[in-house]
Amino acid sequence: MENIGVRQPTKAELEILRVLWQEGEATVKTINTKLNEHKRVGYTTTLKIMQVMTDKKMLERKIQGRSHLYRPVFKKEEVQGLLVDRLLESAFGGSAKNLVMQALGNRHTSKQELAEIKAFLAEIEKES
Amino acid sequence: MENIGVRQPTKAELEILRVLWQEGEATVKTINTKLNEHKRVGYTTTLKIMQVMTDKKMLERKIQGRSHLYRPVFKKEEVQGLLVDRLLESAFGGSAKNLVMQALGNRHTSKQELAEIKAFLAEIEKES
DNA sequence: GATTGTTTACGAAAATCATCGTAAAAGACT
DNA sequence: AGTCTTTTACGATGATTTTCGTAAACAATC
Repeated sequence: MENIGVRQPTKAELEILRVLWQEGEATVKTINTKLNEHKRVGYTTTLKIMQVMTDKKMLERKIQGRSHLYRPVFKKEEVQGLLVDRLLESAFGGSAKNLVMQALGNRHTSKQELAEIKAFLAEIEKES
Repeated sequence: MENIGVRQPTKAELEILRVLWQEGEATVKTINTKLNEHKRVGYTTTLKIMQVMTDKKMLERKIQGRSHLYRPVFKKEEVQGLLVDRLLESAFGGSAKNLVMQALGNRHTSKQELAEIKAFLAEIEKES
């Protein structure tokens, strides 16, 4: 379809993206160190995935000294939106309502968050 | 590696599950015919995936005449819940609020649906 | 009982993903 | 120059997913 634009990241790619969204830009070493706070993964594994992501145009890089500085091409919200769209189509028959109910129904959500969601709903209703 | 409980279905598996959730139970032929309304896929391809799903305990089957009648082991809501959980953890840092806002923000949602979501929110708030 | 049509069984190929070993490049340090 | 360390490049391997060709089982019909 629209090959120009966001591509669906794999699980490992998404983990790298999450670090990059937080850091803005980073070296392989930084990313790999962060990833290893949660799970063991080899340096060259992280490097390889980031090289693949660069080939896929999900990341860009520039040379800094003798290492590369990577940064994400797409904003967090763009990718999240894509992932939600995919889930919506593939598992919820396109019904945002059902997805929202699943998301809220099966886990605890704080009063604070519920209030923010209500406010957001009010926003949407105003617009339409 | 044994599976206790619900397992994450692949893309192709999910398509089959969606038909089965609708039909209750069905033969390979029925499923394959349904799938081919939307995309071309060979009969033995569908059969193979369903056999794999049966090995994974995602489907059960019984013999009917000389064909097999398949049915899903897990309810739609269970699997949807799992998928939402995975997405929540992998892409939204566990924040249901962010996921909900993505789901509602980037697409049109009917007044009807918004009203139902509001009602659902009220339910949740009452419970807590 | 031979042929035909439908269905399941088996296995293999192709594609994608994840992981890592090894080599090469390059700067830093004697 | 030679050695050490850090980093990237390349290629291989294994796992999983998706797809399908071919064969076997079996019932219905000629």
